[in-house]
Amino acid sequence: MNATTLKEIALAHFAEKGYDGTSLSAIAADAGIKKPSIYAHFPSKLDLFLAIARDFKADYVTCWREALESSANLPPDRRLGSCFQALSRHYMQDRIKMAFWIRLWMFPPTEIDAEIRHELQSVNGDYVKEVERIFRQGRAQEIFRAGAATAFSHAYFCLLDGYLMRAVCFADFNYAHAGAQIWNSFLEGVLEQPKNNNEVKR
Amino acid sequence: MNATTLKEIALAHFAEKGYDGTSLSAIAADAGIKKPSIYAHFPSKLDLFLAIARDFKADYVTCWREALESSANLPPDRRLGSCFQALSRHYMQDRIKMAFWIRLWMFPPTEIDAEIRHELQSVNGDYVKEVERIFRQGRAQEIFRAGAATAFSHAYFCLLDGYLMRAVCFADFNYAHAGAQIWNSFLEGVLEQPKNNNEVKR
DNA sequence: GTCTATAACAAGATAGAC
DNA sequence: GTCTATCTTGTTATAGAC
Repeated sequence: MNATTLKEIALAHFAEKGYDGTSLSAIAADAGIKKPSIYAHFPSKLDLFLAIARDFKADYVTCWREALESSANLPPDRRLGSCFQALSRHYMQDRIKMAFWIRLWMFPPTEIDAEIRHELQSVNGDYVKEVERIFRQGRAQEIFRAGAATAFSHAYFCLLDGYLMRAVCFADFNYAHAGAQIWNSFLEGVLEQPKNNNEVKR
Repeated sequence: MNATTLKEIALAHFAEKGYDGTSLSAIAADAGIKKPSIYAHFPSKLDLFLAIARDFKADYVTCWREALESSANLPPDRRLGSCFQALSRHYMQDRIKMAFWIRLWMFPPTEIDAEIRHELQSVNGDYVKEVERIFRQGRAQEIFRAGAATAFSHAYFCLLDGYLMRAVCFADFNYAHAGAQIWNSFLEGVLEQPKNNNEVKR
């Protein structure tokens, strides 16, 4: 047994039952060792959780950076769609990953609530600003309509977070399959628009 | 002390610390009584939680019913906007209410996970269908553009849930203030559209 | 690193006096 | 309805043998 596989096992428990609902004995049992043996790898339960949380934060940053880099040459609208798809695929591929992330994001252990929340919000805030920048860029090219880029960016994250959140708790609808349509409803809107091929700009 | 005020006090604890993170002694201390006195009002901790959960489910149903009834005479697009606003205002007025609702929705106590999740999903599913019906109605009137009404409805709930979720954990952005713009970005989309006043349909 | 044993404590819940 | 006292169980964490 090593720290890495122990983190993987603990992750599943934290994701499904939450920090308070998870006991070290349950993790130990799952790992095939006894409870005190965990302390050979992590000084405390909270440290075990924090180690996983740090991995997740790094993973989130990596996912966004890769999504932004690999789409750097696309036009703004397609770039935002590409990032939306990259992020949602990344998290939706693994229910445990997704559940842990949302728990960490929304309801961190009360012992570390303030610190961890501040950290994650700061990281997310960076990407909100980045998306906002892309909206502004697209507006300059007249790809996006007039409107507050800040609000567009927040709407973008509302849709993304809501999409992932619902995907994780609704088994009865195939959100993965509907991803493109959901993204499109945001991009193009739901209102009927006058179609005039003479004046179509793109 | 009575059951109602006890539920109110317990609600605050469950909302902030979760079911497992909340102890009956903490609730009792807050209520100015001793722990065993709680058992004079509720047979168990889980029953106390369930009583609150039932209230919340009823509150959710009431909120949607009122939103749908009071907007029954509006055209489909404005009706959906009205419901979006009614629901988000209802939950955003009270952070505790919002936090408890999301916790109940996404991470119910493991002891009752299956049952309560099924119940809530069933109720929400009814409104997903109702919104879908409104989308279809609006499509028939050519207010909405062609597209799967089912996907539109799910996108609607993704945006609504994501909006509420982010509003509850992001203090640094005034989501309440940006509600109309966020709704509008979904309704009209973010893409620039050709504007031809000769062919505008509405 | 892993174990047994145990400390130290907090949890939910119950009995019975008032 | 509220209390004191207690029961039972489960928790994190530590000490020390191997």
